[in-house]
Amino acid sequence: MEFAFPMNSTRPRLAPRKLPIQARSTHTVDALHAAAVQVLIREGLLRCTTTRIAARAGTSVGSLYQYYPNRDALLRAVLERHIGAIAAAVEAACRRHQGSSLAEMAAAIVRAYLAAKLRDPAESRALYAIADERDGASIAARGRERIAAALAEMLGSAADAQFEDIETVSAVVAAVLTGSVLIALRGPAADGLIERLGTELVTLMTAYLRASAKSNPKGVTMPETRPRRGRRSPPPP
Amino acid sequence: MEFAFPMNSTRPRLAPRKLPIQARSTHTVDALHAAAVQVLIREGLLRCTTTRIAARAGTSVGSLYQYYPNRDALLRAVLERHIGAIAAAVEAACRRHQGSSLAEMAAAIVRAYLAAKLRDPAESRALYAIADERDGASIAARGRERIAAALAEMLGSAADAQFEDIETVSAVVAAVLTGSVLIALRGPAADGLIERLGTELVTLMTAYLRASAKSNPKGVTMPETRPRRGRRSPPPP
Amino acid sequence: MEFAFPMNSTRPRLAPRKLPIQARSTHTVDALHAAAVQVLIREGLLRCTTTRIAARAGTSVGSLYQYYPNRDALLRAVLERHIGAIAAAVEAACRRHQGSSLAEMAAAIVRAYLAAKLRDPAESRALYAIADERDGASIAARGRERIAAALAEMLGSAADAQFEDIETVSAVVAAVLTGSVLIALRGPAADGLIERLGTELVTLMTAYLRASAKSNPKGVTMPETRPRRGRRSPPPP
Amino acid sequence: MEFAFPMNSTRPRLAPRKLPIQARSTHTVDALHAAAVQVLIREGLLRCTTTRIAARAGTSVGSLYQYYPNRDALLRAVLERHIGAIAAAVEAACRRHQGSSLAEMAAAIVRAYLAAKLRDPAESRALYAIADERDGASIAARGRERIAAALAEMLGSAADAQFEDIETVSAVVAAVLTGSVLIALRGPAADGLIERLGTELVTLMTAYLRASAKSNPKGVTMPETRPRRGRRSPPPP
DNA sequence: CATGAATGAGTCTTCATTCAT
DNA sequence: GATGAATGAAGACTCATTCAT
Repeated sequence: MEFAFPMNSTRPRLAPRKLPIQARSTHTVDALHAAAVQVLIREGLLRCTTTRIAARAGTSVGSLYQYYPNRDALLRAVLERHIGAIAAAVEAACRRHQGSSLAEMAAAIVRAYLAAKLRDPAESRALYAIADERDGASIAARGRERIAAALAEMLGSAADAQFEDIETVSAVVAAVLTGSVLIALRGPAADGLIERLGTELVTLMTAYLRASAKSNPKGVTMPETRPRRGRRSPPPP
Repeated sequence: MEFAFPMNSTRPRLAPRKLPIQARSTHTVDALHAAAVQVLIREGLLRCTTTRIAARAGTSVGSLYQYYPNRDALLRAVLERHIGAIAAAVEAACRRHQGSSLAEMAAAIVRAYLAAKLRDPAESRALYAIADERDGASIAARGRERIAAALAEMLGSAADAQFEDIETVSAVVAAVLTGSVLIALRGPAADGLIERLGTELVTLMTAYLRASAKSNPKGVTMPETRPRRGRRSPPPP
Repeated sequence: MEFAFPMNSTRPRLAPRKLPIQARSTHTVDALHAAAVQVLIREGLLRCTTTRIAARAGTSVGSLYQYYPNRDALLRAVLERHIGAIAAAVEAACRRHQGSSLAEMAAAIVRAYLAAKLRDPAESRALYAIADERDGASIAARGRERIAAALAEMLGSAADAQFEDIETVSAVVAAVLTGSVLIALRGPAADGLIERLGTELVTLMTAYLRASAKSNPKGVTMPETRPRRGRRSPPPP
Repeated sequence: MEFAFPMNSTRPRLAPRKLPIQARSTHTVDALHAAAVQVLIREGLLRCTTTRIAARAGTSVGSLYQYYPNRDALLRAVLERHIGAIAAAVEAACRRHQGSSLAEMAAAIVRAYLAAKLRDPAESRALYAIADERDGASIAARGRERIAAALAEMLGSAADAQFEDIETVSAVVAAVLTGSVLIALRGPAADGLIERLGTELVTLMTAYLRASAKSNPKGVTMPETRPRRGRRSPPPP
């Protein structure tokens, strides 16, 4: 990969011929990611071998090693991409809800996180396995830190509350959200916890945030107890 | 069990012949459990091999297979014992708090669960790895079901609340408790989430239970909104 | 085993006390033999382990090693007993048919061998597996030699024939009988070769013996050319 | 196969890319076959382990498993190749002797089978061991069926005989030929049965075929009763 | 004498990684 | 750059045999 364009500098703009290679690279990488996830789902972490991944991706082991120094690097990359996407989704939601009420915020992050995590439940479920490997935990932790940071900033802007220890509250919200969904996704699908979790977590988060809030800083009446699904309601004229 | 025949020496060659054998057996089994946990802690699930476990236990692979049909059976047994102990601790706490207030109940189960889980944090942390293996998840799920069932019974007896859907509330409490502690234990010890989690989870659970309660059944004024940071505040005069 | 009664001569008839031991010994040995055969049938040679044999025999490995120095010795003993029984049956038949006609002899030995071998077809089939082990072949060979020797003596007494090379003929008859039955027993039961083999081998052996006989020594007319399918027809008046 | 592209050098980078791979493959597979046979001969079935086979073949266990899913598959392949060759030899002989006399046919198949089986006596001897393993018997049976089928067709074309139950006769001939040679090869080389078996089996088969033939269909006088010891005797004047 | 737990060498098999083509 | 055959260390598991009880 490092020498893919040895002549690059000498022929600045003449060779779109080289682009396909670039494209192929990203294509291969994407294929490897997707393949890794599929193999992980179908075969489990132990049988998620380089050969199988390469085969499912339609390449060879050799090519896999062209892009990743070893198996764990690939798996780590897959996990990072997944967790990055989740974190980004939550960050976006947090940004969109700056200045909202606690209830709206609670609803927003629960919805955002669940939506991201349940886009492909099988994938999410399978990736938990990687998170147990040495470095997986730290990747997951990094993701949670991003979420907590975004939460902290959002909560700081709450229209109807102020917090003494916003860091702790954010970290707890992140841990509870993250952890309970993990439990629900990993557990036997039969108990249907995941479905009920959406509503319950909104209640739970709202209640927790309110309980943790210093006070109602602006004397605003709390609008609603059960924040509903739907975009933010427009500010009253 | 060892003293089933205290008069052993006077009756030289009778039934007790089998006892020393069982004593040896129990010893070996215990050693294997302990060794499995230690290897799991020190080396991780992947390097937690039969050879290493046997070596750390001071026996041979052969002996391991005398007591367990395969590696996974041993690990499962270790996990089962651990989770069984946790579940038992929570069940006991739930029994002790029949008829208490929601706030007391919340505090009780959080304390009980954390105490059990933090008795040996390294062990708890390490055992999460097993829960990812195929059958580990179901063992964990079974433990959570025991917890949820105990919670349901306790909550049904609450002095100051009634619930519409006690099953869901219990399941959610179990998932949140279980999941958030998992996250905290697994994450980098540096962030010290575990310490703060005790207090926060009490706030959170109290708030959630109140928010989920149908109504104040006996017209009792809810005593306090924020029982956090420090023990419960004295009852209002 | 050889010294079970070292004091035998000195205490001629006083100690039936020792008999139970003897009895138990033979009983255990018999049980081990039977168990070995059963395990061999049910599990195959590879899974025919000392532990399994002892278990099926209702004893312990330790006891097994009281009677046999190692696994192979037991297996060899089992094979020897089986082959000895077969050889004895054939020897008896040969003795019974001294002076008979070739046709009668042929029928007799085929019948005797098949009867012995098919008394317990599963056992016979299973024991072929042992015969492949180093020493098994020589045990089988010894059995065949006994058969060949008995045949030679019987053939030498034939009423209606004389042989130039009786050793060769006997050895060939033994090999053909032994070998074809082996093939039939080992092959897929579906083809039903075993059933037809009885009749055919009589024809075949009769024909071979006649073809190998030097001449009709006493001017006796050969009674029948095809003694097959059905019992021998009575001699024409 | 190696020379499928003799002009290889002129067309540098095309389809043949896969050929050298196959060449290597074939080489490895052949080496494994040969090694398996040698180890089987030298060490016996029990000590014929994957490691030893790979070592003798000059490769690694890994390579063995690249071509065979497990040890038994390799051994089965070896046995199949051997038995296939034998069967083919007999089939060819049968085809060559369509329309011959029974005596010629008998001589032909005995000669063909023995020649094939004795090309490498040690190999033949060793391979009998595989035939005892579960699937080995069915492979051997399949070989015998091919032989029996070829025999049936040949016998149907006999110039001097007709058969009532040609299937049975063929099956018996196959079993007797196969079985007696097995016995002779497996037995102690000392008794020299194999050498004499050639002549004897011709006598035996001829006698059996004649005895089994319905009648002399064309009124031809049976030329000779004893073609044994030495080549055929001169026709009677 | 009987028992059966302990032993550990030895089997099969898998898989990350390399490297010749 | 791509390929996939080769490698061999390492893992799970079995079993004959011993020996303390």
